Amino acid sequence: MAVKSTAQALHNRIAVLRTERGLSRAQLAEILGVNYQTVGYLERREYAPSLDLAMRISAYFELPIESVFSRTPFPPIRTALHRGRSEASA
Amino acid sequence: MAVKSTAQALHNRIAVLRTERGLSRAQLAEILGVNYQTVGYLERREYAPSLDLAMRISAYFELPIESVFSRTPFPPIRTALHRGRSEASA
DNA sequence: CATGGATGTCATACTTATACAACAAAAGAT
DNA sequence: ATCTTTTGTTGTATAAGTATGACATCCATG
Repeated sequence: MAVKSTAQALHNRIAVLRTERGLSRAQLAEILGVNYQTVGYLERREYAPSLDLAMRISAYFELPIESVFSRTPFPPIRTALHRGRSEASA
Repeated sequence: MAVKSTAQALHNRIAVLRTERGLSRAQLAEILGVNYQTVGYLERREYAPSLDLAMRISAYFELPIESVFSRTPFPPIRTALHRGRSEASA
């Protein structure tokens, strides 16, 4: 069957964190020891990772799991980079 | 097929945390919204929970995921309760 | 002892996570 | 414009997580 998700997948920051390191999905996949397609699935939120994989991912990025995965959408990085402004302008 | 785990399951502190709250598996299961057998499987480490379930569990116990689940065995609670002694005696 | 609650075990079924292959589309570099 | 890398898509296959039902065991307590 299709790999399409039925349940609402968890949100994650894998793509941003990976991009920040200048890694391709294939490179990150190799580091994590998973298939490169798996990273794609995770970033596209077609499914959530196993707890074990989630731990390897957050360990690699040196962040707590809750900073990489969340049941509720992540705020834009801007809010972490520049506090005191909520409205966007340019 | 059997539900027996092939891969080495993650360690967790669900049983202790649940016992501390004086909850039965059935009660915890209801709180978490899973089948009561599932809690048993997790405590017996017959398999690891999904990331989503792990998040619900750690949220309920008000602990970070890493404090409830670990790839390496947890030290005995004694070491958290009484620092300064590593060897057991009585 | 009998009853009940909590736990462990077994079997079956369904859903989800992961792997892998092949190909299309997008983006970058030359 | 071609070559290469990266990403998205589709399809198939296997493993792992979860639900359920049935039954056994252990322990407490009436």
